[in-house]
Amino acid sequence: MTAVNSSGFPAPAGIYAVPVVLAPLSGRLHVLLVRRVEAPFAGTWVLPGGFMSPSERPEETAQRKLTEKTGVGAVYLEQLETYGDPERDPRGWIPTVAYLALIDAAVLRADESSSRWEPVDALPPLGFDHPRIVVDAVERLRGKLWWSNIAVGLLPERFTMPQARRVFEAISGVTYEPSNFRRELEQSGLVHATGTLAKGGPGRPAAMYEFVERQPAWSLRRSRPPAMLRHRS
Amino acid sequence: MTAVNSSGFPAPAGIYAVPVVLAPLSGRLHVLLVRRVEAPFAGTWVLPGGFMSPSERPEETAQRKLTEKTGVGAVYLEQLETYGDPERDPRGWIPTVAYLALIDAAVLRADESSSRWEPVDALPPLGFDHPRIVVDAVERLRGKLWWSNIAVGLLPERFTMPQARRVFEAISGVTYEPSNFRRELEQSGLVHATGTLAKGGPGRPAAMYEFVERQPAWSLRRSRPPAMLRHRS
DNA sequence: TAAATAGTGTCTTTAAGACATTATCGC
DNA sequence: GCGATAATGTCTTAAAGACACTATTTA
Repeated sequence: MTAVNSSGFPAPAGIYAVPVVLAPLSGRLHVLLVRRVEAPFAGTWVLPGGFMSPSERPEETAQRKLTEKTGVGAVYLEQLETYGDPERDPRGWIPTVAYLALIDAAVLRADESSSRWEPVDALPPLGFDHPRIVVDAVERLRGKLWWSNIAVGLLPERFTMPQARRVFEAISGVTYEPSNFRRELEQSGLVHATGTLAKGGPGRPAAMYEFVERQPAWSLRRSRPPAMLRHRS
Repeated sequence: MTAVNSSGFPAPAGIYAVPVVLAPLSGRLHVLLVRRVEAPFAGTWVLPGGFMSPSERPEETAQRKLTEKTGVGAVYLEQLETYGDPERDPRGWIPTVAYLALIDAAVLRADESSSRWEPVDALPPLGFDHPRIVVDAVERLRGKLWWSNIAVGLLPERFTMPQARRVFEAISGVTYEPSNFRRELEQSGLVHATGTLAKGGPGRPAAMYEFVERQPAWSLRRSRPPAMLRHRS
């Protein structure tokens, strides 16, 4: 597949938008895959995606493709990187813009035969350069987890501390000490208690929290380069 | 300008690569601008850049454009983001991939009439959506300064602590306490002393340091999410 | 030997790690 | 009341902040 622009120069045959949809499922971080029907890589698992159109902003394309595949909109959508190596797509020169897309695990619709959630630490073989894209997405999520409110995409609007802890544990792959987890998340300034309690199960009811800001924001904690001078000229 | 691919679908008229070249000059962070000669925005300052070709990897295009404008290769080149809004370029559908490019201030060649260094906190009016791209680049640099070896791109191969401090100060816009600056940079694990001394000026000669790793790497310091459980099941 | 610059040591303050303890639910 | 779960308090340890001080050069 080739393209030429009106000035006679070679143009990309198209631009692909690829949402990397991550969600914690049963304690592990999973990614949404679809089975590819056409060549190349027919029959293998790949990330969902589709061609951008000139009338859409790139995030809109990513959002649309995501909704087509999952039935839900992403709570959090962030551009990851653009992959444009000449040989990455056998069909021709087709750069791909990857997006990190996070959705609350609670709103996922049931699996279908054409799409599947797979744990990111045990992926099946993927077509194109998609294994690398998944790795980049997971790295971005893990890297920002404690330094931003990126988890807003993975938790319901109101949540409890133990619930948040389990999500953080699924993403980072470690087990946190509950009281320290609580202290750190509170000190981050990203969440605040709503005053209500989660009732239902056994045990003391947990307090409900919510994110102060649902737009992308940075944590206040431990972002401390060396101190500035104070009492000197 | 329009393009159509061999399947009959609209294709981007091209993809632009735009290096955002940053360097500390006389204590302030500057960005390299060029004067645009053709419409649109003829006569106004813009970021350097050019069309990608199907035979190049995107970073190669950015690197090539950078070399054409400055005569030097970037020490550090990192993809920033892709800007693809339909209306961002009056010429047509031309997504732009921006790159953060850092070069050692010492290797810059002299200014020319067609290109100029401007301080990032007092920019002239820029064409296209380039003001936003500069803001994004500066934010990326500032954000990674203390958490990665990104400064490898802004310092000569061997440098002194005061030299590094002045560069860090130019980027972050704050003044560091020298002994704490030294302690933090050493504890980061990113640099190590070479054993040699910088001679010349007045005052005690400074020890020379170099980066342990010149490839992108993360700092060891203070990247501490809450502790894991240890003595429990 | 004075001015200038670089480097070391250390006391104080703040944040994180590691629990023990207390609180509140359903059964 | 008992098991289960959530929340609080606190002692210990480690890191950062704020300096005072020492060291080594050139003029």
